[in-house]
Amino acid sequence: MPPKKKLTRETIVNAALALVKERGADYLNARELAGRLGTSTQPIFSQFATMQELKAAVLDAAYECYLAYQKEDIEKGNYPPYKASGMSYIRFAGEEKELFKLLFMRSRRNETYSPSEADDMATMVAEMMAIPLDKARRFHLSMWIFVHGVATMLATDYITFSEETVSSLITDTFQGLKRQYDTEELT
Amino acid sequence: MPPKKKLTRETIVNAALALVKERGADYLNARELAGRLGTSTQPIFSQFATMQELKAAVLDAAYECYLAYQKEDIEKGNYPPYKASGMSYIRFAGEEKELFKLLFMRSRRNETYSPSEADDMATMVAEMMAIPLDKARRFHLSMWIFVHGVATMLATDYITFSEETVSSLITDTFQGLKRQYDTEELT
DNA sequence: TGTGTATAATAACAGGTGTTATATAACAAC
DNA sequence: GTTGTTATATAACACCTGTTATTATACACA
Repeated sequence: MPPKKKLTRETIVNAALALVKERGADYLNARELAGRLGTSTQPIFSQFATMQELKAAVLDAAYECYLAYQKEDIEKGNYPPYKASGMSYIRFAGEEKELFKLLFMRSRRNETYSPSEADDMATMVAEMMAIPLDKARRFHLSMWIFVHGVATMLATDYITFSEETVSSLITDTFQGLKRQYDTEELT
Repeated sequence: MPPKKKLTRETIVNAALALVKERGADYLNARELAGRLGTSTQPIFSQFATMQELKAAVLDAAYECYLAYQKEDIEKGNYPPYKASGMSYIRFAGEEKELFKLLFMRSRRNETYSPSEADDMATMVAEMMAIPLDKARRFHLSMWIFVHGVATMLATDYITFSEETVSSLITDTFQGLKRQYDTEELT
């Protein structure tokens, strides 16, 4: 009875994600997206009640993209798992600047922060370095801050690093903090 | 002959800066600003040819605000100068989140980066720690990244730190990196 | 006390948004 | 084929921008 649907939710979200990747989240709007899809804006609003709903779906898709980076880099095994996680975060920031800004440089006021993930990492660190969990937490927090610092600089073109530079910066910081927390009693 | 000007450039920029502080740069527009000034939008456009010109003036004012933070914290002498500079950057990020985002979390593509300031700091570090300038550069880069990481997290409400926590995080990282670069030959 | 002029207030224009009303057309069932 | 349903295209609405014409007005000077 009806003509077949031109667009699925997935098609729309994919096009929206591509748009955000190329031009940034600020440029995502109904007409721009419709033009890219070669349709009017109607199909978009038949799949999503509001643009806000679509943007939420795009945010999820962006996060999936980030998880794919994590998966790939950890499986690749170029670095030990803990370092690979940080290197992957940084690679994502450099290669998908707009998605990184959307996911990790947004204001998070009134957003619930779940420390469980960071705590898993801290546990991993405690075992890896054979140090107590409270030290591991502080160590991981510092490393996380450092990695986030590099990533945000890359995402905003504040500065450019080669992968080798990043790798050695992280290694130096890792080793330095390790020394610091290993000998903490002495200071 | 004419009625006296209601608004000077300074008055307008101050109101615009206050608006940006409270609501963020995205909310700065002619009508909102005029409402805050208790006038129509005309006086704004008699002082500034375009909103873009006004926004440039607001950016300068925001930077002045940042410099005032630096000046105050360095003169206060609560920390040694090098650390004070980083602590001040972080305090600014926490207390003036919107201005920090505007100044230091913007995309900088095609903006000339002047490494002179960072190099001055590296020289300071080289003298302070009595290490060669190339090591001092790497050390300072790492510290800068770390400080920037903390600051961006605070500005986006990614996480909250007390000043004491920040201070000890920075000290630990400073000491750790110091150890690292002092004994670099051995690794 | 008038008067001219710079200034501001009002209102309008030209885009650009999200969203929706209306009209058109495709397609499956008869 | 005809028909009914429904997705799409078209066009419009309402709102928000920057910006500008037009009108009104305050005030130093004559």
